[in-house]
Amino acid sequence: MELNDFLPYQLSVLSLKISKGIAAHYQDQFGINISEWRVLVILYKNPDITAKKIAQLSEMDKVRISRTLKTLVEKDYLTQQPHPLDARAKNYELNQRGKYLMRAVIPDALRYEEDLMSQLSTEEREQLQHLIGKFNRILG
Amino acid sequence: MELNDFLPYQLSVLSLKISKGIAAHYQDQFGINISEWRVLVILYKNPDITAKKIAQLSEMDKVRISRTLKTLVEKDYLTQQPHPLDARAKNYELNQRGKYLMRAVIPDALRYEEDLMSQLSTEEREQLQHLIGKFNRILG
DNA sequence: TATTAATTGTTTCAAATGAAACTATTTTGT
DNA sequence: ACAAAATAGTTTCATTTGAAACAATTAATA
Repeated sequence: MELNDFLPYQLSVLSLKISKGIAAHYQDQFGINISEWRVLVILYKNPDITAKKIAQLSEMDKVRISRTLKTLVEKDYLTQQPHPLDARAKNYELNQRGKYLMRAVIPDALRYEEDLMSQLSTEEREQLQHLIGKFNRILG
Repeated sequence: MELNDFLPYQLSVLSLKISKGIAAHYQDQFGINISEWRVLVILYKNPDITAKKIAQLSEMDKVRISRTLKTLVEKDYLTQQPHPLDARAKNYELNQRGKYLMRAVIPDALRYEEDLMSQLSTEEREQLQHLIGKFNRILG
């Protein structure tokens, strides 16, 4: 077996290649970074949730979530509200500007992915989805 | 739109999951981090190459390569030699300690991969290799 | 109820990162 | 040949990162 074929290495190189392009694009186009993008997407799908919940959904660190939320509030894309049952927590929600931003960003993201995926056959796309699912089950 | 379906996101989560486990293991077991591991593998397969070449092969930043090479020389795993045709560049090579380290690290890495891959069928393994190759061709 | 443990989220600190500036050398173009 | 541009690698500096410590609050238990 060749070390060039070492799977974790190949995967990380591939993933890095893909993220780099995306990060630059979002920064240029919308002035948001990858952390912000992820939090925004989660809040678009799950209005009125806490930082803890966002951390769970995104698989991101709680420190990073805390900072990202602070930035997004400062950039005026989110509103903060006290949590009704827990004074330690806050509920976050996209405001009008946030929703407007997402209605621009999401089609853009999907177009990027479609450009990439259109170069795979239907069969290859299915295989890819299957393999990602399988790895996630294996790795817990 | 589901964040969880967005391919670049899935790939980066997957790749991060795999790397984190490996990183901790290598740090504990051999005292090397992921950058060092990558550079070592490249030098194992490609003796006597320059920092630039390593950067190309690894898709890592030239600053990071420069620092990693410096560390590996300090840890006495590599030798540096002037490049015969270009006084700006240096050639790097594993020394005896470096080769010895790699002869310990590589079986360990392969065992890790084998544990992972053994959970895939032959067909799934072939699909995985095919897809990684295809993405690399698409992304250049 | 009082005390301890657990939790939510923030801040601190040290390490990792990479863009930009830099040095030294080589290549290109006239 | 010579000046300008490009390249290899390093250093500087500002940003990003997350572990650990922290404050505030809630839950658990005696």
